[in-house]
Amino acid sequence: MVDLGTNFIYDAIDKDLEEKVYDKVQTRFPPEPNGYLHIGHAKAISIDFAAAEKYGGVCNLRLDDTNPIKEDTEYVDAIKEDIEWLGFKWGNVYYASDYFDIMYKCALSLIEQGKAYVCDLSADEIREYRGTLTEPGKESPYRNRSIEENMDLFRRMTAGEFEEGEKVLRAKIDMASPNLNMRDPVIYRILKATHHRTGDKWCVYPMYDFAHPISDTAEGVTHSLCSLEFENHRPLYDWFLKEVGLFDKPSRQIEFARLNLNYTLTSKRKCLKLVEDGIVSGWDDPRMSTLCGMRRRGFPPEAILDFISRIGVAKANSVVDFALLEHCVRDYLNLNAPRAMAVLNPVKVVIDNYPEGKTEELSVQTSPSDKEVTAPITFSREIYIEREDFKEDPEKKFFRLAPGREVRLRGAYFVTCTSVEKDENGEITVIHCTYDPETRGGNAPDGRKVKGTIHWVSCAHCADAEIRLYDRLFNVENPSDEDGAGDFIKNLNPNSLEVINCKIEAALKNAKPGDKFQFVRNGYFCADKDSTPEHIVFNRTVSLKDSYKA
RNA sequence: UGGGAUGUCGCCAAGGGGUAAGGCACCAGACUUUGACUCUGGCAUUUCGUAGGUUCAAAUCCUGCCAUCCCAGCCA
Repeated sequence: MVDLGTNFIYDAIDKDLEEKVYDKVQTRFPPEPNGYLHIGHAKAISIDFAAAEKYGGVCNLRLDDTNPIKEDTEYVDAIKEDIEWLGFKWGNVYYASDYFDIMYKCALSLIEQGKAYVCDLSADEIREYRGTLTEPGKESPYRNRSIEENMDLFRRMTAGEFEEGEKVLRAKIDMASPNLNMRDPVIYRILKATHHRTGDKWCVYPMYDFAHPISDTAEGVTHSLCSLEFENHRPLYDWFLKEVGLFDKPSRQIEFARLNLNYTLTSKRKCLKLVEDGIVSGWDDPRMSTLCGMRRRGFPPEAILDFISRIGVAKANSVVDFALLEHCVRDYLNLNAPRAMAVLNPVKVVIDNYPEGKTEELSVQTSPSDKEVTAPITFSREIYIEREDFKEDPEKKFFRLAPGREVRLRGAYFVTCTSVEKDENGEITVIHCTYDPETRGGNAPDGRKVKGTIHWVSCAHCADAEIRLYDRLFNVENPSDEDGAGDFIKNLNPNSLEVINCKIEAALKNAKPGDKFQFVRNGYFCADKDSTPEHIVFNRTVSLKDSYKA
């Protein structure tokens, strides 16, 4: 699956196992079903699943649905699809809402112990009473209600007797704690919303900080892995599990640094704006950092997992170079994508000494690894080559086609340029060549060599295709960095999508959405979901590296 | 004049007293029916944020300082 090498999380788990704190390892991936998964989630997913697998335990999928006004089942299906696409298999699918009864019991337990109280302060008042980073907070005037009164009020909250915002249940901890999370945090609020799973059964819903440790421990999670921003919440996480008094094997939270990628955005709010403003075609636009976007772009899940395994797991905030992800994509596709020929920017070549009307079937290597695997392709007198593969006035290091120069047409013949035709603007319209019939297949019996090999398609036998050339969505490494009044939209790369009409070899007409190829000398391409036999569409997943310098 | 965390090559990241792994990127060369891939070599020794200290020996231990990130939702 994914090998995350050695890391501080495994060190901690090893220690827990050695000290018999736990006798197994169980994890969970706990997304809130309120949006699509992105590349950052791929790291969290990998860490959660890999830890379970490494120690022979299970990792469950738990939808963290404690806020009914933000969540929807629509997202649950998308989340499942993306996790499965990555290749992970969860043990069970759970919902935080499965534990609402247990959580409620836990809340009652806290009240009974005098460790939770119903507070009538408004949201604004609670904020004022909380104090600041440097000043302690003030205790709520409702903090010392009797257990009986709290019990009664909380039951009445649950029964729907109060309106949203009127009352909350708070943990009684320490209003002077330097950790703001410990200043009597809200653990239940009134929300008169229909929950996508529990319907109208509840009108009070637990907050994340209360729900998470209880969900984890209730389902047997040993190591609750999450990102660094929850470090400050760990004391609260531990406090609940201890004070609720219902669990003898509390889960342990361990935090790691989340993934940041340069030139990409993962913020839900900002991505939503890209979608809503039509800047991208949707959540699965191939330029998006969502897993569905990357899938559509043609990034193989194996490449994403390879990437995750290479970036490591640590606690230092970092920004990984997008070039590493691209490397992993090329690395995988180089080994797995069949080769094909497509001419993105065609210019016509006429082979004057090739008989008019003649065609022949040539065999061209298509397998990335096995030279014996070939596919037929039709050759004829008129072909297309890339405009960039011809230079009328070439520099010495240019070893493609030029007047008087001989090159190999991949899998076909050696051709030599004899002349060019131009239009009134000086633009080359036709390149005239002669071919050497002795070089069929691409080798000269006299042993002479050519420096360049270029790709081609036959004019009469190729197909037209729409090709979408994608580039990074943003021009700056940190697109969300809003210096001053600017906003992230100004960082958009205006050329992140270029749509061109190309000539592709006939065999490519059969490509199904999702099929991946290397278009020789161009890059890796993936048939888009918009592609039909009548209108073929390919996405450029990533270009090939190019070290040619003029 | 709060608390929590983190600082090792351009970007990630190992290493936790014995004299700086690896990957990406980059540079040079070989090979090549893809200027790709592959291969070879280069790429932290007045160096591990910084200043001191302990030690025969410090990226690793101690002290101070600096920088960055997180926290004042009835979001997760």
